[in-house]
This record gives sequence, structure tokens and C-alpha cells, in this order.
Amino acid sequence: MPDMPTPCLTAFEFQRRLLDWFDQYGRHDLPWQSPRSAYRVWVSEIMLQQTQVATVIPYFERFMARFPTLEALAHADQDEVLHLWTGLGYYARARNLHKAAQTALDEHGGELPTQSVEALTALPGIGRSTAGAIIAQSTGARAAILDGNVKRSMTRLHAISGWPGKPVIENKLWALAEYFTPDERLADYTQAIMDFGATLCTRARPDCVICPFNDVCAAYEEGAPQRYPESKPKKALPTRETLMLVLRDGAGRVWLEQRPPSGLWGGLWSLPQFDDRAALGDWLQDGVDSAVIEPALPGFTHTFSHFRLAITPQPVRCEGLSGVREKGIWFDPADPPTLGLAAPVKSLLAQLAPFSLDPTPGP
DNA sequence: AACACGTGGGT
DNA sequence: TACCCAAGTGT
Repeated sequence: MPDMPTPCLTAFEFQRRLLDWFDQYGRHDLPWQSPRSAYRVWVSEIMLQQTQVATVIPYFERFMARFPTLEALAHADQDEVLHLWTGLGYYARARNLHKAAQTALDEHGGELPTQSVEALTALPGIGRSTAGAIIAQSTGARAAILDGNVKRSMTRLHAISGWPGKPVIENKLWALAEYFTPDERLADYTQAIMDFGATLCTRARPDCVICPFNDVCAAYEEGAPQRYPESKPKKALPTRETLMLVLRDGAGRVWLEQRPPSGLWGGLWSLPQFDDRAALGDWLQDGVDSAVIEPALPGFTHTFSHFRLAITPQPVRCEGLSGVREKGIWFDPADPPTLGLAAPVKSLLAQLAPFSLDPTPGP
């Protein structure tokens, strides 16, 4: 292990203190802990990527009720998988999960290949850390994880400067994570190190007074544990402007189209989108004779991590639209289909429900 | 290496 | 309020 900082404790002593703390204060009743299976742990770990436990729990319960086994998931339509992911975000996780289930069914006898980190990371959506978490929790074999909790804990215990996302820093953190990983009680240790970061060594207000490592923590010694980990370098937030139309037929149904299989909201169903008004003009001339564009809904913007999306919804009254575009559906807002919808689109449609084509003079 | 990828919670 | 960021991975 080149480049490993001097550990704050021997691996054995670190494990003893952490597991003692976990036995008393750790979380022992998370939904994926009982019953514990490779499939359930896998699904939970995918959902938990960049997503907090409290957010995941209801999604996990619904997902397991509908897809109790890897085989059930593999046989499902992607539309239904994305439907259960609606609102959770990072939809590539759902597409990759679905694809990986099919691969496991076809090439691994219907089981997750938990024999090695390499076998697991060959599946889409499973990286080094997620592979370690699955192996440790479902088989008990020795495997390390390096999630945000471990990164925060390790940078503090060893006063490691620099943004942990930087490869040189990340390598040091992986070396420490591997070093501290025990040979026994792997499931407990893995849960313990995450619980420690999530509930004690928290980002804004770590509870150092009751921390089992406060006598060896370099950041605590410096008097400012919250200084670690250092922040990601910030960049300007671009705004993407786009035009999304709300098209309604005589029955008040809304026209939805499936987005491309990758990229933003990949595979989800959404309103027809146009880069600019010129593209819209072409499209309307293409098949709609009597379209009337009238502003009715307020401008809509949604802020993402890396950009702002400005949507300009405008209802279009038209006749005989079906056939204009090949792949789309007329969607009744009062009768939700089992299709994936992005959260802002779902919200927008919900606001649309009482809307009708009755002549409603604007203000 | 740097960026894309969602959403909701915390301060 | 306006950031920051959470059980990361893929390109």
C-alpha cells in the first residue's frame, strides 16, 4: 500500500473501538438488514448512492414489494423499473440495475456474482465501493468500502487536506479503508463505519465529545474537525433553456414522449421538448393545422446540481395530433400509468390535472 | 481528469 | 437565501 498515511490506530484497535460503538449506537434495523440477501443489499446500495437513507427507505420497500427477487426484476419492463424510481433521481442507476439483473440471470445462474470485487464491478452500476459493500454485507468476506462517510471520517482522523474526490487523495483514503477493514464481522464493520460517519462524525456538527476516537483524531487535535474534508472546487452554474409543450387532446389527455435512452432523464417519459422556438415552428407545421399557442402556466425552472433548467410550458390547443409523432402516448393526468416520470414533470402534470380545453380567457 | 447525472435535506 | 452535499459510477 504505497502512499498510505500513518494510521491513527492499529487496525485491530480501530476495529475494536468501532465495533464496540456500533453494538451500542449503530443502526441494526434498516430494511435491507433483515432479511439480508445479496439481492436486497445490492438494490439498497444502488439506491443509496448519493442518496440519504431516509429518502431511500420508502423507495426500497416499494421496489421489493414489486420485485422480490433478482429474477422478477430481470423479467420486468424497463418502464416499470423506472416508474418505481420516479423521484429518486440518477435514473442511470435504475437502467443499470435492470440490465445487471438480466446479465446475472443469463450469465450467473440468476445470482449476483459475489465471489469477487472484479466479478461485481463487471456489472453496470457497481463500482469498487458498492462491490465491497455488497460482498461484506452479504457474504461476510473481507472487502473494503469508501463512501462519503468513510472519506469524511478518514480525512478527519488523519487531517488529510485536499478535496477527497481528487485521485491522489482518494488513493490514500482507499489505502486507509483497506488497512482498517477486519477479517471478521464484515457486515457489522461495514455498517458500523457508515453509521459512524452518518450519525456521529457528521459534516456540520460532529459529536466529538462522545467519539471513541477523539483521543487520536488529528482534526480534533487541531480544534476544527469541520475543516475536513475540504470542499469540491466550485464552478459556475450554467442555465439550459428549453421549451416543453403541454399538448392536450379533446379529452384533456396530455401527450408524452419517451426521452432518449441515456442522458438527462434517460428513458423517462416527458413532455415534447424543443431546443428553441424555430424547432417548434417546424414541428407544428409538420402536422398540426390549427395549433394555437397560448401562455397559461407560469414559467417553470428546476435547479439541478450542475445546472439550472428553465422550462417554458405553454399549452397548445390542437386537433388530430396523434400521428404527428410516432412514439408518444396520450396520458390522462387523473389515471397515472406505470411509466417513469422525472420529478419536475410529474409535479407539473399534477398541477395540470384540473386543466381543461374549455375556453378560459387569460387575465 | 473532469464532467454528467436528480432530488431533497441541512444550515 | 443560497449554497453545500448525501451509502458513486460511467464516460
